[in-house]
Amino acid sequence: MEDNRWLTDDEQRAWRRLGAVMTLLPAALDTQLQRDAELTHFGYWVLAMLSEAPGRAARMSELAALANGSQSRLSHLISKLEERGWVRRERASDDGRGSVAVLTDAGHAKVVETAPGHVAQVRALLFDSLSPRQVAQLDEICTAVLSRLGNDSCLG
Amino acid sequence: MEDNRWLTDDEQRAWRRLGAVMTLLPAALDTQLQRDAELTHFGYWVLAMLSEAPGRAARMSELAALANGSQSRLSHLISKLEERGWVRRERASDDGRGSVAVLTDAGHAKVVETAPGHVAQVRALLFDSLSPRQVAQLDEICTAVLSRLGNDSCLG
DNA sequence: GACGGTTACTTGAATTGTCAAGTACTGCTA
DNA sequence: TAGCAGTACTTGACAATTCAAGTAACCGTC
Repeated sequence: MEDNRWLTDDEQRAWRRLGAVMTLLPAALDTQLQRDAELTHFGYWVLAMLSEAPGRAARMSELAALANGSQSRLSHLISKLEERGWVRRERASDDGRGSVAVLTDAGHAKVVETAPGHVAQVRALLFDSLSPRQVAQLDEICTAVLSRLGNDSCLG
Repeated sequence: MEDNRWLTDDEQRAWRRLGAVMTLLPAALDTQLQRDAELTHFGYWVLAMLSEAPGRAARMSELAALANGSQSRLSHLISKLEERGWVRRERASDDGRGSVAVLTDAGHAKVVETAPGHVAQVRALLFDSLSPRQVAQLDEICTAVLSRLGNDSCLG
């Protein structure tokens, strides 16, 4: 490791602020979802992904990639969501190793009920502060960063 | 709640990508720090803040604000860091309710030893992907968002 | 100078997330 | 078609985090 340059002042400032955003924004979203829907942000995201998936169903591994979580984390979560009656597991017909998570009607109703409040929160905390130009800049910045982070699922 | 506009396509795309960055970037930093220093990103951040504080010491509540964590979270963490000999608690001289976290020499050595690898990782994952112009844009975007998130500690 | 309300922090239980195996199936190779 | 590496997912133990009290000290008022 010979690349031990420190950060410039500009980089430091940006890094501190990005750190704060990465901590506080998810926390604020979690708070709202917990209060209004007894759901984690991750839990909501997974339900939302399922509700948009063809047949409201997806393979565990696909779903984990869509939600940027580990298979283990997803498996634990799906178990909880199953207990609450929002998701059901099925064995994959084409590959006996695989599981498919299927959104139940109750699960779909939960998403429909929860989405407006959550979207309002995202708007209030994020997009209401940004100009359309800044939204485009943010998108480009995130795209650039993601290319290094090894995630390709949402770069299309 | 009458503000139930959905997000525009541009906003959706940016939101998905920002979500991915907020999930994957801290995870990647945690992985490096865990592997090389057996430290959480939060744990490192707290030690780093202490090492820059006057007298390498800070009140618990100040430190919690600097690290964007709850007092409870910080209290638990400081207990662990105390066990490992990197931090020591003292009672505040001016206010008997307060505690002061003090970085020990061993703790300072730990920061000095850990920082270069961590900075290299931040560089590799974040700043190497961005132009100076984008760093400035990111800074402005984060500043705007933080003003709504109710955090003022790093807006100076 | 005692009381009530507030602030600063700590604690312990419950939840959530991670890590390291474990199980079950697939598909290649010979 | 038997064996074996690899894949898909699950599980259980552990660590980190949150949440809801709890403790102790401060401060303004009477």
